Amino acid sequence: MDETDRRILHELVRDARASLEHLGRVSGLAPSSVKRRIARLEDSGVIRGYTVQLNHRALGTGVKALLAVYVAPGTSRESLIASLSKEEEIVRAWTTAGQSDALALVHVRDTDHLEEVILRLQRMPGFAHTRTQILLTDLVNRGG
Amino acid sequence: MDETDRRILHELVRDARASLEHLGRVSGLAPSSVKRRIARLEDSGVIRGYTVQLNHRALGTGVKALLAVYVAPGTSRESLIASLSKEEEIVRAWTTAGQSDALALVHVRDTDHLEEVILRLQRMPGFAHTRTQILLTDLVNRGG
DNA sequence: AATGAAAACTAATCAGC
DNA sequence: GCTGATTAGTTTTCATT
Repeated sequence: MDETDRRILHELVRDARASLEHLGRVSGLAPSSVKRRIARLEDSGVIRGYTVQLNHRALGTGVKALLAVYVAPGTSRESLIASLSKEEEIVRAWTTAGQSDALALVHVRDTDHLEEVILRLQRMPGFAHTRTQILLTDLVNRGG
Repeated sequence: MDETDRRILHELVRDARASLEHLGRVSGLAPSSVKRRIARLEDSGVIRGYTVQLNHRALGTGVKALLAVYVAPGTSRESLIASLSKEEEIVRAWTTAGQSDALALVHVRDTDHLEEVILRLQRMPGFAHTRTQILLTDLVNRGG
């Protein structure tokens, strides 16, 4: 991991479909050298994958919320993962240290849809309660 | 936006570098037809871009936290955006309706680095205080 | 709106530096 | 570890359906 790798990664964050030639111009390498570095970054796990950034509003799921999840004592991480992964509205989730046990970022169509997701979670075994925070404007979005 | 578009998008979420030929096999179209649909999805704003998914632990910024930000009355969204965008540790931020005024997802090296970011935020004009929640395990990650 | 064929471009491989 | 040449594969365009 040197400055050249970082330049390649920075450019791939901006555009994951950039050609090796373009990445070569940006990083000062020949395309074949860029390819080898990318292969190394993929093999070492620094690059986890390539994805498309969607406009959820245009897709009809423009309402975002962060659900703080409180679980019953003794609930395993495995059952948490299993429960949360099942909900396709949950696009991101973490266990946490702090005010709640887990956080789940959800994308829904509207508040009715949000309520439906919350009720589904609350019915799951091991879930004590949830606290909802609606996300309004996107201020910063750097992949994260 | 029909079922074919959704299949193409689903595949691009999984792998933004999938070839038109592969996307054609998945969606049942010829590569040139896939190309046209993708162009339409890009032009209409459904596809915002293509990015690489990084392993932040491998990059040395393996500590994640969610900062609940409370601002002083009268602080504009513009100054919030300006302040938060400046911090490269902030990878995602939203204004919110609920317990806090904004949420910021940060990626830092360690807890010292986290404290540094928090102190930097608290020194900014218009920031009242922050509440920190450390994110432990990634349970779900579907782009979001 | 989709197709297949042609042309242009890009990726992948590898011998040599 | 990088490069340039070669080959294989992919994207792009467009006339046709």
